[in-house]
Amino acid sequence: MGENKMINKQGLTEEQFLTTYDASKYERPSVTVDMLIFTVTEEEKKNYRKLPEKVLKLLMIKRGDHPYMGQWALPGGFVQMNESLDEAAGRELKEETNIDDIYMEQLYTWGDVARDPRTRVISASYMSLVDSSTLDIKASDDADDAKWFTVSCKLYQEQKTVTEKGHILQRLFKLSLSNEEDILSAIVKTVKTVEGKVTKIQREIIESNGIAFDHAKIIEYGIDRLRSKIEYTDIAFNLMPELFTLTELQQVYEVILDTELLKANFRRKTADMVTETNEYTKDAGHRPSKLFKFNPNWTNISE
Amino acid sequence: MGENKMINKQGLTEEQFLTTYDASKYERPSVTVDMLIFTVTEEEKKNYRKLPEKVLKLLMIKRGDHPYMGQWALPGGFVQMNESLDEAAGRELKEETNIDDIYMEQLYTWGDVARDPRTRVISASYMSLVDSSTLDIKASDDADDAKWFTVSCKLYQEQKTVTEKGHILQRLFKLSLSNEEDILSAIVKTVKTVEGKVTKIQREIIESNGIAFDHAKIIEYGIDRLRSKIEYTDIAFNLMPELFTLTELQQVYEVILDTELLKANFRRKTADMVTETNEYTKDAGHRPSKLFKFNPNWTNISE
DNA sequence: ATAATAGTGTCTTTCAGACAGTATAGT
DNA sequence: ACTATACTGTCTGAAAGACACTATTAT
Repeated sequence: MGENKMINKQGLTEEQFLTTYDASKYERPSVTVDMLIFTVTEEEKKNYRKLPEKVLKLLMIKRGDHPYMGQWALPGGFVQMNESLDEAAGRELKEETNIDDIYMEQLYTWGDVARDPRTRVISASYMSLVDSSTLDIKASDDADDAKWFTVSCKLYQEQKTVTEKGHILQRLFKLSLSNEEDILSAIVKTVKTVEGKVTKIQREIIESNGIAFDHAKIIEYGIDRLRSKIEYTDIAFNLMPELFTLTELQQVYEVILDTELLKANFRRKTADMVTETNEYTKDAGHRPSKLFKFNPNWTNISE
Repeated sequence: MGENKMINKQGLTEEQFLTTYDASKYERPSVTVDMLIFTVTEEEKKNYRKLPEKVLKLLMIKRGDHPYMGQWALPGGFVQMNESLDEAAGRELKEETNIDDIYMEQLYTWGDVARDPRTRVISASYMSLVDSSTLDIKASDDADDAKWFTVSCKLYQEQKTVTEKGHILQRLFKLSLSNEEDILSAIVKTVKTVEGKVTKIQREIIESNGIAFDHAKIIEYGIDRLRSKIEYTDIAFNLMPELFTLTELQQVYEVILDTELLKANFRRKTADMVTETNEYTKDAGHRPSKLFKFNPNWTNISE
């Protein structure tokens, strides 16, 4: 910042101002980070020939105390005074999964007044993508009740209303989280209002079963971001092991986008992002396939 | 949230827990919002035939107190305990421009530990786009020193280094803000590190002349977002008056993207977003042009 | 042999980019 | 008549989508 010798209205230099500054004058909110930690795993093979299906998983933590005791929440916690937001997110990630140095992206900061019944809490959400093969199994039997849930988020109702000056687009998403023991669900409504030139998007939780706080909204937002970013970036590779087949890569795209893709077209589109190796899969009940790795010299055309 | 009759380890029900909860146990950061308020205005006509040039403007405020006294900062302020982040951003926008109901989008939340010398401050940045023809002129002669600056942000150095496991892409952007009285500038470095599968992007201020705090970084980020979103959304129309010619619309795209576009192609791409009217411009030194308005029934293919 | 997947070739349609051309008010 | 802009038509090549075809292993 450099030295500033100016004198303000109270006759103070910058140095004097800063030493007398009383930060406790105003009431302040608490700030937390909430982590969306995604991974993709394989279900059991159904028969010796078929490939295992892939599923998208999200890490959730069972709340052991009020509020929302017994419900499931996103991993996260308070931001300490001596750590940046990114550092807080990285710390939470490390605590839950024991992994450093993984893909992490800030999503959105949630600041409604009453989103936490304890006190005013503003929460910065982050999304992280983890390769399930590097995951420490301990993570899921930790002291706290952290568990992976299979996630799905499906649009099940869409309504367009034309108004005098524009239109209203309302969508209902059904969010489902499940594992062997628990089934959680929520309905999140997104409303896009176009009036004249001004467009607004709002998100609202209609129903939340077993998901704490406003976390259903955060999860829906995160899945939306994941779906759009997978189309034009290389983030999907954060979910892949070192070596993978193109079919595995395609399955990851399919499970995230929740659609089927055509093989030939998929391979054309991803061709520049991967490098082939000389290795092949073995002992599949069918033709072996070539293993690929990420091409770290790939650069997005748009950059 | 509903009633929760569970009892926690301290033997408290949810209701008891909440009434005894002491939010002041932990030290908390201050939270602010910072507003990037953009508009596009016209320069003087150079001759009776030529169309006026368009320029991108950003609203800045001269700091009247420490820290960074005398430098220019983004409009913004502390988030009150009884208002949401969006409400705080809307309030600041209204205070500075006297406009409600305008396009506003949350950008990113900045949380470095030492970004404010007074105390720990976490800041949520928002971007707003304003049609300059509706702007209250009073806004710029307000009690506080709010002024519109012409903004430009140009990439002037790019460096790619190949490493063992990937590459590093470093870019230097020259940010320039100017009006009749002041010239501000900054150099912002963005570094994209690709190592194996993991990609990280960092932003750093190399030099900042007259721009307070880390606001140069926020401005660069906002312009980047504006440039990418103008390509696939309708946000540009927030910068337009009710009626406009297609050339004016094109000029807005050109000044934001900092490139020249081909007329025929531009018209093809924007055709579905606009509706023609029966009105025409008058008294131009050349062929009059048809006036268009935004088509509020346009929906993005990707939604 | 067969089931299931691996992998390739190519047709069509769509769209972005480039460029050349015609049209028209105001001085 | 001339200038600057308004507006349109069309060629090209790249990419997205759809589909059909061949290849190869473990059982």
